[in-house]
Amino acid sequence: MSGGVEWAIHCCVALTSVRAPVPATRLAQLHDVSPSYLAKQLQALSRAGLVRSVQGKAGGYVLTRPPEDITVLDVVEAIDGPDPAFVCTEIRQRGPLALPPESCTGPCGIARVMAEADAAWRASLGKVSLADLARDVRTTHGPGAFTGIGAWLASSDT
Amino acid sequence: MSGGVEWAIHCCVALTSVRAPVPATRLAQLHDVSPSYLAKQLQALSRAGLVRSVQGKAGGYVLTRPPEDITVLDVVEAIDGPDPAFVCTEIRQRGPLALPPESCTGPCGIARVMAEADAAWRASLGKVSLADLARDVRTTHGPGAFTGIGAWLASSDT
DNA sequence: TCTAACTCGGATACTTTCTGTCCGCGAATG
DNA sequence: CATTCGCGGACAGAAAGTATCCGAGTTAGA
Repeated sequence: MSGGVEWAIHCCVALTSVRAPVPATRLAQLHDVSPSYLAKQLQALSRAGLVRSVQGKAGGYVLTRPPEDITVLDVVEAIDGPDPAFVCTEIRQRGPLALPPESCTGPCGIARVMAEADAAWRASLGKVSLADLARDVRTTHGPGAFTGIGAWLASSDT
Repeated sequence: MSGGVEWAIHCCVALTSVRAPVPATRLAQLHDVSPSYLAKQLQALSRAGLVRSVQGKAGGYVLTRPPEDITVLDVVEAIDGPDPAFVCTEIRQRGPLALPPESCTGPCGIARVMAEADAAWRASLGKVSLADLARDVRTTHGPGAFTGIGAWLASSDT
């Protein structure tokens, strides 16, 4: 899985604490990561419709939907793409003992198993929303930690 | 996911139909894939202990365990490695608002969600054995298709 | 209205992983 | 004991992932 997924999720959780646009540069220095590369991930989130980009002097990124309506799966698919990890190349129809096409109407057993595992993985990620993650931060590190992030993003401190 | 996983699983299912060693070259021409590259995958299976390599003139690969005791997860982990796809880099402990280490005893919420999804994925793959896949081939394409593979592997036909 | 500063967005190099290939070592057979 | 065959790890090429830069567009303020 792409490493930028972690950055993107952290940014989305951070965006939960504010309603004003936050520039990519500021999110980068909050997490101490490469601003240029983080910008690319945020562009992917924008293309997927999870965040809305606001240009101009006071521009930045804002969540398009309430945190309860954005799941971790949404973010992962926005960054890594919606395609499943496993792709069946129909090996059964190749080689000297290739099976006839009329015998291969549905996907092969291996592809079915992989698809089922992929569905279970996606279902697990789809159960958790950004609101759940934000709540977890509050209960684990105290309410002050979360509101502090929102205040810092809105301010101009270093 | 590595594309060679598909080849490896097909080979393991094919090995279910025989008890004598099968050379990598023969498995390659059965599936019409690169012999050199398939050899690499089989070496990984050998290191993982799923197959046993027999050298010499009548050498090849054999399954070390009965097909019921080898799951799809075993093969996937042998090829792609046992490490989970997501790795937490502890972003929460970086940047100007870094959380203190004493507040970060357990894994963060994001890592937990990812680990849970990964566990669900592995659990789904662990439920299916090579025997199940072989049975599926028999019921889908008829018993003759499967025994035909075993006969072809044992023979020297092209 | 005009200027100016700040933002995103896509096009551009570099690194790591994955894919594919090769030849040498060891073992079993006759 | 020589020969033949197959495995094993070491060697290039391709693809994806990682990191970066500068230009287009927009908004805020003078």
